[in-house]
Amino acid sequence: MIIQLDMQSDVPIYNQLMNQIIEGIASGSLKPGDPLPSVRSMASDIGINLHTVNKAYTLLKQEGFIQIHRQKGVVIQPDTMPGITPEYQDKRNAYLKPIIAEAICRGLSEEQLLQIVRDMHNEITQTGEENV
Amino acid sequence: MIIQLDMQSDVPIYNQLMNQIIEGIASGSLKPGDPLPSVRSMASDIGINLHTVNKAYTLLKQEGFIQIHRQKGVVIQPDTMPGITPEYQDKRNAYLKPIIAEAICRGLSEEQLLQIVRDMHNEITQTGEENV
Amino acid sequence: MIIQLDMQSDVPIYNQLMNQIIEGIASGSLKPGDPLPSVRSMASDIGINLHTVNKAYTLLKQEGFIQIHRQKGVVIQPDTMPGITPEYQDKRNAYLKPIIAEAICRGLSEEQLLQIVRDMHNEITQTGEENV
Amino acid sequence: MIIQLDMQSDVPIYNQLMNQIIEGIASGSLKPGDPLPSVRSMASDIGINLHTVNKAYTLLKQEGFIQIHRQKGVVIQPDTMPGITPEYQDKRNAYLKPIIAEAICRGLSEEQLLQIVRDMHNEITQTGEENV
DNA sequence: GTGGTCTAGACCACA
DNA sequence: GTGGTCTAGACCACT
Repeated sequence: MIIQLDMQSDVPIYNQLMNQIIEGIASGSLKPGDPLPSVRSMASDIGINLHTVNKAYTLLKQEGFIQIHRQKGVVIQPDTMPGITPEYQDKRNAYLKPIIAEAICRGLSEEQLLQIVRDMHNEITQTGEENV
Repeated sequence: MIIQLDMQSDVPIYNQLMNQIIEGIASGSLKPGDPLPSVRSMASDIGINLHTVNKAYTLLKQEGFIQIHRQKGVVIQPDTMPGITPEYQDKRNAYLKPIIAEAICRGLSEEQLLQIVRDMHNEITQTGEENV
Repeated sequence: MIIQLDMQSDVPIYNQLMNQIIEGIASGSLKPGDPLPSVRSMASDIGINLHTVNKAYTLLKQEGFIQIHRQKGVVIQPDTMPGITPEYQDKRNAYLKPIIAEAICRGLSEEQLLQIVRDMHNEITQTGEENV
Repeated sequence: MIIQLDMQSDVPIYNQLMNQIIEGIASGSLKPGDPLPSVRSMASDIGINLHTVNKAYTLLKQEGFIQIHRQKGVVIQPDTMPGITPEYQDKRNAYLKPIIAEAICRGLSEEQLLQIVRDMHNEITQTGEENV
């Protein structure tokens, strides 16, 4: 699991880290039950403060993507991944809408847009298969 | 053009305002050449700070969605809308990837995901037709 | 709103602060829409670090008891307070069970236990009436 | 006596273990004079660290719920159970108050709250009768 | 001036 | 050694 952070991005580091881990799960390179590095080792691995890692882990735990075991470490949610909650749908649509709107403005057709989504979907799911 | 802002959202107000205007253009309720309220009147209309509106307008101008004329006021880009630039593609993909990854984690199939995009695309483009 | 913290308690400070605010709401001394001190002023008022206050506020926001407006400050949830969610019920029962079990062990009758709850309920709700 | 631990809970393991034993006493499934497994066997039974069990036992002994004899092992307090001490009352009220306050905030009436306590009281005392 | 983020260092409870 | 908490100081975006 290689974490790539953009320190110049306007997206907070803890948020980027969360996204990378979620992508890892989506791609299959992180499987349910897999251990994650401790906050300290993850922090030193990617060169950021341990509190930033801690924040990312805590939020991922709150959303149900990982489990934090007391003094044992962190693992990818081994039971059921979080499902399609109304809050998730609201959040997802709120983030998706501006993207689609801008795409329309810039002249992308519906089919082009769908193709981009298809490509990115395949890119994510196929990334993991290499690691299997 | 009705602007809906969520003051509690973590999305900055100026960003929400930009998105609303872009959605207006995408839906067709704002057409090329259409005038936009002045910074001052927009600010008082929706009850936010003048500088916030100014920031939104300036950024929209930078991206090429609107034109700001000193005397004539603000109008939707009457000439060619901004196209598919590499910067746009990078930004779009950067925002799209985490959304798709999380959708996969939560068990959405590729087809369900595409359907959501289709629905939202139709929602945006049809919203405008009512206003024609 | 007077905040009383026990720095010696095993209950984390941010947790005590959350509880005090929730009690304030329950008693009616904090009403929906009422403003709360900024993280900085609350922190200096009660002599703790602003990050600790921030943590309490953030968690209260996540649970829906308060709203954090961007750059405007913090107010008690003016709309609908959080309701009876399954997660709340689980958490409440998990905390309540050991208390009731120990009470039984120590020889409290069911009626005595209920009376304690009644008394405490009245104590909380009447505290606020003085402040009306 | 079946011990159920939640390794992901924020409640320390030794605390959960204490609570389970107290609930066992409250329900009657553990009676005064009944033997408890040794620290060693309890630890291996429920798959936790020996020191964790030791800590739970020591605290239970301090509070007077069990007796620890060097040779004879561990037994539920055969003489008088700990009573209603001022320290107990303070601790109980400190834990009870936030629960009741939150219940009020979430719209539970006093009667609903009392009913929850009644139900839980019956749940605990009736659980034991099955084991008699 | 407000909250949000990041860094840093320290202590503690837990296992 | 692990995560949890608290403190402290700094910078930034937003309004």
